Amino acid sequence: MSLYSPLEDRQLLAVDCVIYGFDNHELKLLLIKRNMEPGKGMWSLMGGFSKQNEGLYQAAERVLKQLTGLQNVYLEQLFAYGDVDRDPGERVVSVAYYSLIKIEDYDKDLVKENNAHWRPVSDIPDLVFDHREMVDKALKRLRRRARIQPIGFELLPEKFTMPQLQSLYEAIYQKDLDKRNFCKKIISMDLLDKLDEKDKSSSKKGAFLYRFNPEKYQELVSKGFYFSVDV
Amino acid sequence: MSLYSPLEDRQLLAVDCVIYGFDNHELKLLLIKRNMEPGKGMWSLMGGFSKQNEGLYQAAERVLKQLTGLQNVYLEQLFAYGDVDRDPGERVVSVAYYSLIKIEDYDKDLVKENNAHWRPVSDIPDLVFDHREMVDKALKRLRRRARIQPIGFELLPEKFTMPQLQSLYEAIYQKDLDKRNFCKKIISMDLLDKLDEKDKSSSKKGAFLYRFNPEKYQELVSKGFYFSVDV
DNA sequence: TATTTAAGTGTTAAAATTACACTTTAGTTT
DNA sequence: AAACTAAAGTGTAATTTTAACACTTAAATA
Repeated sequence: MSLYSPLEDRQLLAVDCVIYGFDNHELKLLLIKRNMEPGKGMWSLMGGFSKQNEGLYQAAERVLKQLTGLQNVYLEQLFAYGDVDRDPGERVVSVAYYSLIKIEDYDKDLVKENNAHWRPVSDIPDLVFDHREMVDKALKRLRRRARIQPIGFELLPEKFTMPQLQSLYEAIYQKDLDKRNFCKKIISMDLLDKLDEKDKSSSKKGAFLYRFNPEKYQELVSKGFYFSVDV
Repeated sequence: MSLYSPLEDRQLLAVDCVIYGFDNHELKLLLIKRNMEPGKGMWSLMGGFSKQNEGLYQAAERVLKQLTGLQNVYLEQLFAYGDVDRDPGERVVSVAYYSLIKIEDYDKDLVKENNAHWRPVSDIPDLVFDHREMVDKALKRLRRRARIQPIGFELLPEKFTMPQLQSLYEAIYQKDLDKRNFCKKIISMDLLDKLDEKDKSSSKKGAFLYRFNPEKYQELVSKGFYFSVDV
């Protein structure tokens, strides 16, 4: 028996995931073309109901894994959407999360099964319910976060080049950056290990590969360091 | 009948409010000394259950009004807390909100009825459940927001002096600020109307009163202006 | 009228940000 | 093998922003 409140106050709780990827040119979202009601045929975020015996964050992890096969990736709560009529089916409160994944890593079969597709953030189709609001808020959040926390690396492969990193920031902020200033700033923070390898996929000369060093970052943070990229 | 999911997936949803006030010296929170179970005798945030026919934000507004009598004040969603065992009574997901109120305005009788008290943020007692987490996150959020959005004014009377405003920022960031630099920066943003009145309550000379001008702010924002205070 | 107390005000030095263009590398073409 | 191409890599100077700092003013009170 409940300590609290009658059955009629109990509500359906869902989680929805805004999933970001970066293909070296554009920032993209993984969206579902729904083949179930409500909103059949429309685009939506991947979502699912939150279970009684599972934390909200765990529910988001489960939903993310269901679609991408990925675990232990960047996943952060965005906002709880609780307007009475947000879902035309019935009252559902949805907690949105956003995730940053390495676009090479996801499970192609699962994505196909779920009828999901990568869509550039600059060209998001109409979405069901209030999912467009979620997407807009997620983009604002990413833009706020990415300049003050080293989360951009979550969208890049383990090893990446300076031009790749710059192009990621340019994609996030839709703004051209000066490569000298950008590189200077990034290098000066001393968070990256420069490798002896080059990536030659995008130029004859090749570009040196770098790797984000989380230990260095933690070390610096404990000394009062604040990550910051000028955009 | 439900389109969706069985009854056993329905959950209790609550809202909790972190309520800030500023008494010209300290930043304070309005906390409840609970006289009901669970956690009877302990301190907690003011909260309540979210109803089926009421949006989350409306639930937070209702709870805030229940305790303070106030409506149409600054109220923003903080975070949804959804760990399975966060409430020892039973599974309850709680969406925390934080509010900034003018400390003169609240309804003293309601506060007394609810057994609530103002406590300085520098001296928060032990709190029930995960309310301490909520409080900590709220303070971080306030600190992040107050330097980039003109929300400090929500904690001050309609008319306030420059020293009052400075003292508010000093209370939020627990840091002494240089009054010349502070004043210069605030004035330079051109968001305040300087009145011909002085407040003499804290000095013989008296200090000029100012008023935040939201229209000016909106006007500037539409031209690409970003509020910012150095702390 | 002398004293007290908080309000009010400007300048200079340091640091951070922005603007800007040529050289290097190595594969490809002639 | 020499010339060409295309992206990577690199430094300096000007500007803007931030930080540091101390005396004068106003008005009530003694």
